[in-house]
Amino acid sequence: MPELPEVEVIKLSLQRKIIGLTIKKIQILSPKSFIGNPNLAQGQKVLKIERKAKLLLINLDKNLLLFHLKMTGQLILEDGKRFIGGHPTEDMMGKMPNNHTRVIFSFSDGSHLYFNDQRRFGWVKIIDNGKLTIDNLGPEPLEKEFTWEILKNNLLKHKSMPVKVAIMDQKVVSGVGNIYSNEACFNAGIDPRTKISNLSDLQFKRLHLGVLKSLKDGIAHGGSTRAHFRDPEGHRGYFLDYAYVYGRDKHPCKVCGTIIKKISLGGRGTYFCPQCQK
DNA sequence: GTACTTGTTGAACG
DNA sequence: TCGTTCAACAAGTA
Repeated sequence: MPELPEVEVIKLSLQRKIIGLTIKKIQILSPKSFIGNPNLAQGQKVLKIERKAKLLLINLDKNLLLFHLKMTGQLILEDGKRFIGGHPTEDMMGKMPNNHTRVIFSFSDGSHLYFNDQRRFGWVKIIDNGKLTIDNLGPEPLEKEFTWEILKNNLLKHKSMPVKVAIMDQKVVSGVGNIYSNEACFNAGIDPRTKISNLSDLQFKRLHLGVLKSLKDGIAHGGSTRAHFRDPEGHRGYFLDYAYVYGRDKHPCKVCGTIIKKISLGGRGTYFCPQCQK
């Protein structure tokens, strides 16, 4: 599923492709997937594309289009020959729209942007410019505002929580979900069950670097995944190929060979290496 | 039929 | 009010 790195990769692709184009028409195939009045966007130009946490923002003249891909959302741009998207599956190679297409954006130059979402968890929203209020998001991990001291400070609001759960709080650091919080704990060499109050400064520093490494790895691999999305073999394993622990229970640790364990923390699957993470 | 998966929201707890 | 846990959400897989 798309997490922060995938959304970042999609943002970079779209920036190269649709800035300056005018929206001709928005077709809604699944009413639940679109919030607001799609007619508002008609005739407006794409000015700017941003990402906040896992949200993708497309700035128009007067309005703002917000996308959340959740688990299975894809954004696919078809400009005659190429597709650009996220969460690659075989059906991306077929014709658009397909039976998972929820919303179609048509541009003035004849290209189309397809919002596909197999499980319909994701959504598109249209709001007035300047009406976006994000008051429940912590620092962007890829900006320089994200320091280990800030991370420590924010985590200390959850003294009794296991570190793996606390780091998924969007107010602590925005955009880190289950996969990357598992990977970040591994990178930091910290047992995901460790309570925040028991972490040393050294561990906070390692955690900070661990979060960054997991996200940067993700962006690097998200990019390479995208380049290979035409390979039908690639669609299922694209996260697990590079993950150290996520989804690898009962498999040997890539570093020390110890069998990866899976437990449940905060109601989510939690994976760790009992040897590397103390 | 059951258990489990995703991020976010909101309810309900002490 | 705050920290925390948990159910709900849609729809699929094993």
